[in-house]
Amino acid sequence: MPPSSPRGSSSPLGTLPGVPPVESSRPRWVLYVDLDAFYVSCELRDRPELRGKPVVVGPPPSEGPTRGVVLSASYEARPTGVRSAMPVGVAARLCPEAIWIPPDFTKYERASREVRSVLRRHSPTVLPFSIDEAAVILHDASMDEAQRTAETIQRELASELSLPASIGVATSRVIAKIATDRAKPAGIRLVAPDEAAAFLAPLPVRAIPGVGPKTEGLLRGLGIQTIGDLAARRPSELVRPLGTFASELVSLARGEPRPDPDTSEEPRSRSTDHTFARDVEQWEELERAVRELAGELATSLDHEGLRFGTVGVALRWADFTRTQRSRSLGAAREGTVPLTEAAVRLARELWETERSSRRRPVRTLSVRTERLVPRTQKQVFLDEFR
DNA sequence: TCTGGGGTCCTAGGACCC
DNA sequence: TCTGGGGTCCTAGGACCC
Repeated sequence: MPPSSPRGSSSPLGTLPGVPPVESSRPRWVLYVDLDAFYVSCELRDRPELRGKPVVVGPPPSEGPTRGVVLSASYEARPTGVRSAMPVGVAARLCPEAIWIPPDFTKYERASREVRSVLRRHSPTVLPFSIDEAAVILHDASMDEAQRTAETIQRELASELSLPASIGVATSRVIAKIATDRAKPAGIRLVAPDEAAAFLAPLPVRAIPGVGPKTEGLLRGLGIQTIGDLAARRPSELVRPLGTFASELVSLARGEPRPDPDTSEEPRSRSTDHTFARDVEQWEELERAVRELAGELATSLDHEGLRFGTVGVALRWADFTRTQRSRSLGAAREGTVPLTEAAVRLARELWETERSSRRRPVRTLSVRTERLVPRTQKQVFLDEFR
């Protein structure tokens, strides 16, 4: 596919939900809170004797060969080059003295809830974006009030929860997020509205959320390296390579980001993956794994009270390429049986097509559900109209 | 050095309907 | 007899984020 539009149109530059337009000269402020080295910080609460040491959360390399990656590295480990998402073997070589801690997501989820409850003291509008990021919206506040609130939040998170955080403060979500990245670790960076363009100009385009390696490469090909370069262009010049993302980018670069889009409260999809310790060459082994994953996913959807309208299966092959197949079930279904039956059928189809083209064994299996609807929501069947 | 697991959003072509 | 344009749904693939 030609990379005509590597990133879509709305991405992170959009409107905040639940925020009424305010007829006030005092702007709405966004405090973008990002917890520093979050998983590591959670572990250090339980093991304070490790503070100041190179700590890495991830599957310990001492427990044998693993296909895992680093989930979080302490700031003491980072000078060696260790980063999130880096293969464990690489990290172990870069930082042999690292202290490895296996991840405990239950612990991190609990800490994340504690953080959100602190944030809610300061505004009724707290928007969680991930386990370690959330935006606090201050309606009708002065710049000084926004700055002071950020300082208070940072102090409370540190003293009550022992969790260091960086906070970016701006009148739009995307600028607040970019400011947060510049504030790390443990800093606060406020960007006044009339300062936004000057703050952004020297930064690389990659600092913009939604601009990854592909888009960065495209822009470099056009002679655009910094956000300031971007601001000097006409959106029409960029529409062909970037699609509708172009005008969003240029508005942001000029310090006038578009209003933030509504973010939906309901989950759009649920999935579960498994990377095999050794690539799978037998259908029977793959089928067992499909049944197991589908069963786990059905159980977790059941706990969430969700039904599914589409089932999908994806296979990652030994060469790291990926193929996927999905199918609509018509009406939403629930339970292990329909999910497992559909998933096994799709997996078999993928397996067969790839076998006939003599493809490689399977590295990773994913089972996913889409078009989710709450169980309480009544399903409307076509039959009811006849 | 060899790449996890969980998500979101967008594009594009084809089917199908009006 | 030959032709239109718009809309929605489905499916596959891709970029990106934490």
